[in-house]
Amino acid sequence: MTNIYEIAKKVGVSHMTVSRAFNNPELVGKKTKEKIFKIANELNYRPSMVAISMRTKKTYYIGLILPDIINPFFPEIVRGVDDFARKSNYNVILVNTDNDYNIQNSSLNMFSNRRIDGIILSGIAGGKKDNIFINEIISRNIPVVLIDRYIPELNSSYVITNNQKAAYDATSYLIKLGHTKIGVISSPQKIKIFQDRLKGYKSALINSNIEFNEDLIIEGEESIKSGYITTKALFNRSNKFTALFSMCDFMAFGAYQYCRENNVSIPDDISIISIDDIYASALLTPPLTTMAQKKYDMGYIAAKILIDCIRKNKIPKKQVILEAQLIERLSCKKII
Amino acid sequence: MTNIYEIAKKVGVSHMTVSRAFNNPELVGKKTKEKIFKIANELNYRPSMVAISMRTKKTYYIGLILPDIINPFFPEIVRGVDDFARKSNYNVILVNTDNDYNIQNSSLNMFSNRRIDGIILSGIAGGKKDNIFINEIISRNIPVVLIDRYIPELNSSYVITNNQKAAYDATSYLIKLGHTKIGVISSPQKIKIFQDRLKGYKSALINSNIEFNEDLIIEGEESIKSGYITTKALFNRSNKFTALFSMCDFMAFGAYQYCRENNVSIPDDISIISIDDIYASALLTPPLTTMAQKKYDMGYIAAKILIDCIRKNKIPKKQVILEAQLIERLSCKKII
DNA sequence: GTGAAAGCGCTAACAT
DNA sequence: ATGTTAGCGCTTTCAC
Repeated sequence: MTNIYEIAKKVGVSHMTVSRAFNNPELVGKKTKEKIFKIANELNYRPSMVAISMRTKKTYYIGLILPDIINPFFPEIVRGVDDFARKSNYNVILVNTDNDYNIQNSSLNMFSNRRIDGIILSGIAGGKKDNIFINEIISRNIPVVLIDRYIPELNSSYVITNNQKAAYDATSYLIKLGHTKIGVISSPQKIKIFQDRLKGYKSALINSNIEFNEDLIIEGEESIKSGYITTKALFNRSNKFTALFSMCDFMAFGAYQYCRENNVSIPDDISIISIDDIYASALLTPPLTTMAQKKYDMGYIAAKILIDCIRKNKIPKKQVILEAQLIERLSCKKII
Repeated sequence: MTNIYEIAKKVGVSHMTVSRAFNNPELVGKKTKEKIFKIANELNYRPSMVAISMRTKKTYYIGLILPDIINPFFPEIVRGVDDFARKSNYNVILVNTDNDYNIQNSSLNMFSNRRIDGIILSGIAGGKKDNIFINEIISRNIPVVLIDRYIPELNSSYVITNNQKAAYDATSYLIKLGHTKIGVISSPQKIKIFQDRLKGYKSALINSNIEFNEDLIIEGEESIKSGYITTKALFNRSNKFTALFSMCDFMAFGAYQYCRENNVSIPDDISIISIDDIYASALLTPPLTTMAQKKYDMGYIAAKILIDCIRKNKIPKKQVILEAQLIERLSCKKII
């Protein structure tokens, strides 16, 4: 591959003039510049980012760690990150950890070796291991922005949804439709954002003087299958409910599946609301009413914060909270 | 960040001994080696991939170009690529082109600058621009493997589904259920793989002595919206059909939407079969019967072919065709 | 089993 | 407006 020395030789200048022609064109004579560009073009010159990185200690790479690219929540985040990064001449190295801590940890070493400029980390499982992992990143002086999930004590950067408000709005919507017995299929409560969602649910009840009933809550995982199982378990309890608040669309899908199999009509027998709005939600029968998270924006903003900080050479400490938006479809019904 | 010189100084050897300890440990004395590893560990040494790339001309990066990461067809491919790449110590740089040729072209220049070792290219729109693009990659001596789409004349590597067979099997399945009037909502016929699918449809008809009727075919795009529009248009034609063959799940989703809005019952009034099997297909009411493509395998195999060739320093020329598999759900019904 | 020298392709710093 | 020198952190080659 041709380099600046080759061009320099052909044009009859030093390699520095060639370098300047590309990086500080105002310092190079017009005629020389033209010659250089012409020859560079002929030789198909491509400046080596590897050499530039070597010299400048900047790679213009950011690492993006995701737990599960198959979950349709994440591809939109990827797009947001990728769009802003590309605009800013950065590139994204994607790692799909499959919720495996070994992969996550080894990806950090890989990122260190590759001297990437910063990390966007999404989808923490909850628990001490996450704190250790994030602290390890920070102790290596790698700028990092968390996305979707956060850990308040760590005081790092993050971009998340206003989860409490989203759950509050979802629950209030059901209450407005006349529901007072509202079941909850909950995502893991060890994860902070799901605690926030439960808080939002409770405060909506309090706000309408509805008594909180522990028996209406059941906890599972963020999967379709778990949505199915928890819904079934909730129905098998003695308590009655007219509506269901699902903490994520995937679990709501499982609830749909249970209802279909057991001839429970949505929304005639039961209203369902959720949080996420992944694209399949609109395709269900009936289309799912849900609180839409701004997934693309999350990725875009996280990339913006990260790259801004990289450029200013400082540790990111910005915390952004995005509002979810009610998408009314057909899964909820007014009752008397 | 610490480098081999620092370690060498602390241990009291030359930097070359340190380098060897990591790369050719059998050439280094046991005691020396132990000391080196101990110090390296203490200093948190991370070998610079940038410097290694500089010297060896290998970056251990592969570029993955996708048209649309939001389309759930692609995340599974990403996982396949990423899994094999990680195992082989390669990393994936993802570019989401959004079907924009400008982004695609500039990503190629970026890949050249970054001296990536190879490219996996997916989702060609069809038309001359693709040939130009692929030829440009080849002329730059960058190993490339196509995925999902291919261009026969180019004789490059690819991993695709046996599209003709998949369409043949889907159509034959409908015929076996008693259908003879089978409408087709087709993806763009300028794209080779969709031509193949149409061929498969026709040959299944021929095989059962059913007359081919041009009026039962309608062409659209690969989107939910287009599935809706084409289905509507097909119903508005005078011809009658009892079953619908959709060339991709996204279009089938649009067909579902049209049927729901117009009280056409699936599968009682019309049977629908498709090709893809993206995860939402199982969630629809009724769950969609479709020919599952091996998406993960596609990515995995493409990465394998590419990395094998990179290692052997030769241009990939392997062509892999994967069989699709019928997933029987509830969208098709036997008729008299 | 270990070391010295050169060089990968650039840019920063200084010189003219 | 242009050139010279050194060095980023490694590996390759040759030497002992």
